[in-house]
Amino acid sequence: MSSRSSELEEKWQRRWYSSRIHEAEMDDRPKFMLIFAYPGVTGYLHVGHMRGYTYVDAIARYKRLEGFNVMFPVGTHATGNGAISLAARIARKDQKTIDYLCGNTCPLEMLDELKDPIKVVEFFNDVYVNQYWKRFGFLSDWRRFTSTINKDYQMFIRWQFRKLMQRGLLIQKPYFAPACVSHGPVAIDASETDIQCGGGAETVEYTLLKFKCDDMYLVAATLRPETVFGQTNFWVNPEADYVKVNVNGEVWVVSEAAFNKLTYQKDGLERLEELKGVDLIGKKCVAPMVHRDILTLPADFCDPNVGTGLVTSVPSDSPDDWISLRALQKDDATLLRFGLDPDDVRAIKPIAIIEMKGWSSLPAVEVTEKMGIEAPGDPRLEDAKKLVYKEGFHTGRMNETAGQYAGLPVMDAKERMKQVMLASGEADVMYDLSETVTCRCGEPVVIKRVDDQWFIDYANLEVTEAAKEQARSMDIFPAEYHTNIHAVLEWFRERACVRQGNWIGTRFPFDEKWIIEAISDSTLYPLYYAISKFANDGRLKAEQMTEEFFDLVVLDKGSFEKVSEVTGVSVELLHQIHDEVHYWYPLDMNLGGKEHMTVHFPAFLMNHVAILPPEMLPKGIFVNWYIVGKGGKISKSKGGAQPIPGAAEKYGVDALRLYYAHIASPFADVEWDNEAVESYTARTEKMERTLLDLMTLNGMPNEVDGWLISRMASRVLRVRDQMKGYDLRSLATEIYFEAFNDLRWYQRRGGSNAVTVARAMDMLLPLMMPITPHTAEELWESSGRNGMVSSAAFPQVKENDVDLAKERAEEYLKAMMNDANEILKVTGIKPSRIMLYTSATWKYRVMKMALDLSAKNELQIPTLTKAAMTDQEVRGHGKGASDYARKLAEEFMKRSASELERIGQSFDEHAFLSGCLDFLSEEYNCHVEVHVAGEPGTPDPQGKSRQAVPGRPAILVE
RNA sequence: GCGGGGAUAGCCAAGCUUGGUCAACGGCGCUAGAUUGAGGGUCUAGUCCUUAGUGGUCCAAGGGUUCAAAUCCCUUUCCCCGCACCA
Repeated sequence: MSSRSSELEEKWQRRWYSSRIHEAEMDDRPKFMLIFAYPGVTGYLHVGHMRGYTYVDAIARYKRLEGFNVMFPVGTHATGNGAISLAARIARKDQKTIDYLCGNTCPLEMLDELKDPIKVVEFFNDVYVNQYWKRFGFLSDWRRFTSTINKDYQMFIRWQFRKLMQRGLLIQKPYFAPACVSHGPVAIDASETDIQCGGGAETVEYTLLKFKCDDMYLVAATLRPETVFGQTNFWVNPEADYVKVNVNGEVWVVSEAAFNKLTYQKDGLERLEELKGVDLIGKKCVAPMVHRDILTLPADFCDPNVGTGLVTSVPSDSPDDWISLRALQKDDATLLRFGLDPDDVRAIKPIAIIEMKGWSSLPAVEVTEKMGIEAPGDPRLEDAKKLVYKEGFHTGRMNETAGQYAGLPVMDAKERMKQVMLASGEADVMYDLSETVTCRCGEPVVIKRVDDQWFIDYANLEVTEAAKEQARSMDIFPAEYHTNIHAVLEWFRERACVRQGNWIGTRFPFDEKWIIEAISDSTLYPLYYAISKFANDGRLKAEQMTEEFFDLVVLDKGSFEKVSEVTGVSVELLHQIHDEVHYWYPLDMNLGGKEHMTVHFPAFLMNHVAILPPEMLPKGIFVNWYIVGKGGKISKSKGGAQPIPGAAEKYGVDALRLYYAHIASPFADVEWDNEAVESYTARTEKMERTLLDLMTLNGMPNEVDGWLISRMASRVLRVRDQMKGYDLRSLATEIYFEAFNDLRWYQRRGGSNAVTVARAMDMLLPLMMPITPHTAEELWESSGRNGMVSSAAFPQVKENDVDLAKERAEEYLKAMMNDANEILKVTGIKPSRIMLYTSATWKYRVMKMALDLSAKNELQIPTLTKAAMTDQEVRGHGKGASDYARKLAEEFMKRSASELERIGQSFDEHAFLSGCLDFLSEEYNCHVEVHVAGEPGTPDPQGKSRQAVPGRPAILVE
């Protein structure tokens, strides 16, 4: 089957592309422009990635049905180091990389070429377009394809940055960034493209506390500057090597390792003499902020590689400090060895400084007791520290020892006290990595100060406000993100936008040593798709895309003649480009994965708002979640990572497209599951078979024809409604499941009319086109329709197509059959005769009374009973009548008005069932008859007919 | 830490914005019957309990609002995700 589907896919793709229906040109229709956030060129993609891309193509196709002139361009994002590192791995003949490439679709003889990163990008651009997007039948305008390392694209980015500068949004200030000591800037991320290990590391900011000690400062590093009021002593590792450093005239003492790190962060450091830790023990030093003399004591837990290798001791709140202090106080031998006065040391007591809900005033003491930690070096100290720190940070408040900071929450006091100590010169700052990071070259990665780092000022109030304002009026899906994006924009701050080092991308126009970083060159780019076509077909040269050029075609600044003169682009072409830009923009929809919510989407919005006029601002954002492998990421070993072309071959493209559209809400992760995908292959085939089958029918119309038309028409209207929110899943449910069931039922009920089937197909096939375009085209063609369904219009529905009475009647029949099945199941009878009794006429009268009373808001048990009993015909039925009235009143009083309206729409049940007798006899393979309950002479051997009520016939099986 | 999302029947997964048509779409799995030379596939029915059908209990747990709650409110427990020089 799959080879057949591959053939069909190829056939229709060839037709679409050769008839050029995918190419977007201006005309007088309303336009709709949508993109997916282009993927980074980092290697082969897997089936999970196609989810979002497929949504975009399906939405694009749906918008075509609605009569929009749709622009759906694609591109790739090649900025960064992905291609470089891949090329490097190929160059050094890394076997894993070679297996990976050749195991996919890379021919062996390509490898040599791929040592060049640019070739890597070109290679994957081709893979993405031809093996993924065209393979899936996307109606994208391929002529507009662009990639971020293209010369012309880069001209656009340089222009964008000029505009940001003119808007005052580029700022320069020092920055502390990870860098290899020999290679310069590197990226630390979990995928570890730049580095060998340490992908999980974070940059941490230590506060350096300076303790005056003789003519030098002992410098401790802490993450908890707010605890200075609880300092009781100072820790030195007696075994470690320390070094005296001249820092702008002050003499600091730090570990050898810390000195190395500081050299990347501070200027003018001068290394003086070395010291042994042991030499620093037993001294007095002055604690910052509190200005108390405290004693320097030995502690093994001071790691010279962490912070400065010197630690201030706060035994009240630091489990390490408390345990070490207590151990030392009991350890006469050590006290003696370091010549410490035991009385002095034993006099040290923790000082309570922070109040925490549910904790004693000395949390470090409490937590170590609870956990039974006795000795320094206990691995559980790490947990104890985390626990106390976390609790303290959130629930803690400074107590009265904190003087002017008393009563402040810890999280506020921390920052305030740090700032005060920095201002007074008692403290400084040092950055470090939370774990060891090693560069690909083997050298360590450190935090390095960059003095002239450029940032985009996303904290800018005016732009932030404008972006928030714009977001309010946009279509943003899911709705939660529409709400949340305001907080994200608020939280968005300056972002380093250029970098140096091993990186491909666009040169920063104001200083060519910088290369624009990967997020920053992909924010305004959708606009460029309106222009890329002209660069791609050679009519426009990259060097002609000057600032004046973009100012003119995008911002309407300057004159066509003048720009033509300067750039050599003809006035006509300038007009054409200008008009295209303004025809296609604004962007109607930008779709991207959930990872973009806190980075790309806010940056995308801010850049648009900062640079473009209001009428060109984006109108929609759609966020999609992922397809994941079992237990998280898709991985080769677990079977989800199959290459896209392979999956297309195996399951069929339409089945995959239906799978993406229907398997779950776009706003939830989905576990890839081969069986689930197979079921969509089966579903696609069943749908096709059923429709082909129906097309062969050529019988007379009967009572179900109107029903089928009504069902189809109702579904078309519902789809139109649901697709206002781009709800592809509902579309899939309506068409591939609900309408499918309707078609089945139509056949089962004896429907066989060619005219009816043709009308149903007119409604269904166009709505199949967005999700399963190849199947829809094939059916469109084999049913003799003209042209291609991909260019068809939205199905016409006439007002009287929908006939709710017919729909209700069939529902009634199905419900009756359910009841009958239930009885047959429970009794185990194999029926020889089935008797149906529709409700006695007087019950309809009572129901009418109940509805009337309810409409007047007067429905009560007594009012209905009374009304019923004043009616001559009803009254004749005595107790049965009053019982029914009471039951009905009880039930109706619980119902809403709309429900009652639905219930109240009765039809001639007897006539309807009479028309169904042949069908029913066939279904149950026995004689079936229908009677009206209570009519004289009605055969009713078991008295079942009394149970019949309006809408629910009584049933007797024999 | 900051921010966000979730918990629905054997499994996956809709519904929750706008309470009532919800015993709760759909799919998978399972059971039975039909079809087929077996198998597979396809079709039909069933798949919480109960029952000659209009009954009961249910949507993480507990409480509340309401004539009415999977849906609204509160509390608790447990899971997951994103977070800037990574795309």
